[in-house]
Amino acid sequence: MAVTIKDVSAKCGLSISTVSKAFNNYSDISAETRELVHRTAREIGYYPNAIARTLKTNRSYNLGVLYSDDGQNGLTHSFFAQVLDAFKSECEKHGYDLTFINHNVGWTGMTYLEHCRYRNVDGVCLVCADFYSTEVAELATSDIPCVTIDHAFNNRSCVMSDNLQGVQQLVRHAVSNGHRKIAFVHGQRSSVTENRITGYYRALNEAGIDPRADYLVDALYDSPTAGYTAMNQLMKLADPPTCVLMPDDHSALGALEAAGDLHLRVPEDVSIAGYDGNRLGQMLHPRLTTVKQDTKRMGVQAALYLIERIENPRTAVSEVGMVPIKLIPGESMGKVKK
Amino acid sequence: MAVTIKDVSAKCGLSISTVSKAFNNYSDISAETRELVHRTAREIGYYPNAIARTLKTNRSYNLGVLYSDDGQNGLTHSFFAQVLDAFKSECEKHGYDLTFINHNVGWTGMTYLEHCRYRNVDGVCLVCADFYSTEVAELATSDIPCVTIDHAFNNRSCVMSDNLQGVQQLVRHAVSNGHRKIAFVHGQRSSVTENRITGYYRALNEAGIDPRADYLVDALYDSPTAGYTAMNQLMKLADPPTCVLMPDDHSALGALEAAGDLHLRVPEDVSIAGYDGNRLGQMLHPRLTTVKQDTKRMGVQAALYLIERIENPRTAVSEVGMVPIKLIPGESMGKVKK
DNA sequence: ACTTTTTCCGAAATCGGTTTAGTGAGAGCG
DNA sequence: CGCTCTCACTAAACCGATTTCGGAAAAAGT
Repeated sequence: MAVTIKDVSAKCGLSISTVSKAFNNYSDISAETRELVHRTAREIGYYPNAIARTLKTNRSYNLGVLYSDDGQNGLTHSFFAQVLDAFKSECEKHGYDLTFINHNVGWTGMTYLEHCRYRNVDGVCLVCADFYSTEVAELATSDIPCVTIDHAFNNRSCVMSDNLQGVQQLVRHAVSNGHRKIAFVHGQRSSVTENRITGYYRALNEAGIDPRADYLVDALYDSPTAGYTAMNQLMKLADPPTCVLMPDDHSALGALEAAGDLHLRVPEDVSIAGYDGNRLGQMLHPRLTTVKQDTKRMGVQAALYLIERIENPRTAVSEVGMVPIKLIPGESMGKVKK
Repeated sequence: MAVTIKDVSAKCGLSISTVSKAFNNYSDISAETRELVHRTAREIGYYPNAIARTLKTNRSYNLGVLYSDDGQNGLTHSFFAQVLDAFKSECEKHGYDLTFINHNVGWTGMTYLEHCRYRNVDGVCLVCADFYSTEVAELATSDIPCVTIDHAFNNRSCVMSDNLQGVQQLVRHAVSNGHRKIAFVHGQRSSVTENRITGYYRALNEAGIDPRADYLVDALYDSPTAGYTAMNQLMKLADPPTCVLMPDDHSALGALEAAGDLHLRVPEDVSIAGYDGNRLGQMLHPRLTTVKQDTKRMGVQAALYLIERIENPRTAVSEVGMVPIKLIPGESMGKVKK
């Protein structure tokens, strides 16, 4: 069925070795022979089989992508989907394919690491995973080249969105609009969340505002309903905040809904901000004040780090790339009423 | 580094063949031996290498996924992302991994089909692709098992969302609310679009309404700006429609925006419907009337068709699965003013 | 003319498995 | 006891490439 190197060698009247060498640009092949080989290969539609090549060279030109199985937020989550999309394009540009890594391939209970070895991936990108699980840590700290998104492992490359700056700028923006009672609703425990909380405290401190425990609310990412609940809770405080920062744009939608149900106008009665800069937030009225993460740059950067590691294992160093964010002011954040 | 079959055979004092057979449940291996092999394999952490196995058996347990490179709507598009997510889960359940197929791996200008052969995928799922391109057609009609989403190729399995019913039900819903002037804004040419237009005409016919050419507007999928433009155009007609069906929820957002800018209230002055049933549509006020596609079922069904084809090539027949949709009424569609 | 070097190519081992064909030991049988 | 049959296992070919090592022929040097 498929055309193999043998067909080329037969058609050229050359040995298999010679054909292989011609394809891999060995120096001990004459220009004419090389040309002949390439020509006939094109004629009969030959291209080396990746499987056979991988077996011998131990280089698959295939990268693993860890995209949390469990968790409801898989491919559906727009932030991760965008990062992955950019990562994918950049990898393809360099000749690498992408295969999903998971830990329940059929019957066998392979770990992530085992799955990577099983498929001989050259490297792996942890896009969206439970970074606190031992299995993920095992993979990240293995000898397989690895890059992570938004969570740093010791001595491994990582691309981070500047979450600290993101929240800090949001708070500054709020303060510049006269807000002093600023609440922060955050998502699940993660390094992203930690950085954002730090940014929150830092900006409050900078503005000389004392943080209040009841203004820091534990909620979920990407959950309008959790956002609704959190907003409700905040607004029912004896001394409610005048500005609420939500974990993301979807959650902010829930908050807007809650405000509506409480007959609070946004931004006249209360200001709300999201995070992510989804298109939808810009279609709302009021337009959502939010922070745009540079997902494209994150994905591309991750690909470059990983490929560098793979292709220059000796000289490549692990890097932590901090990708800047951009504050997007919208009408959902208003000046505070006197 | 990696532990191979040799290590197991050495540790057991058995030949390589025996170990392999024990793993593949050959009948000419005694129960004790089989047990011994599995036990030691577990001890030293052995699992057969997929690459080596593939080379010999020509079965990779790897499926290709075609997810349009070009087109801006890649992984980002929520409908496709959801289908892919379900497809992925189901495949993993059956022991298959997923690799993205594209046509610009590095320098080489491989076609989709060549890429599939290059990676030895057992089958391929065309999720989101330009079905009218010759390259895609070449792949779909090749000897590689194939399943498509929302576009049927002769004698190939396919999973379709019932788009005809979807639009038909929307129109019926509009009619039942007293609308007679119903416009349909549709996305790019595709089999999905064709079916929807047919559903539109059919429902109009059913209600005894004469279709009007100026009520059928050519726009784009997933484009709020195109939606905005289309809505604007419709509302400026001498005799504007009272109800507008948009290509999808995102486009509907654009239409809502346009209505707002024209100081038209929804649904009092004009009714608007979306398509897809995104979460966001349900968070809007007014809640968007829309059609929910069963993306999960589509993905799972596609996986089952494909795997059936792969594992029972002789008996499997090509099937076209029609997945039902669900109308989701919302406040964006109101009773027509007298 | 003879040695040395360079150029170009091929034989064969190898990667880690699967599978076919065969083999030796013991059981069953007359 | 000798024969055949099973049973349980192994040797070896093979999948499609890459790569090391070596060798023949041509070119260069003396």
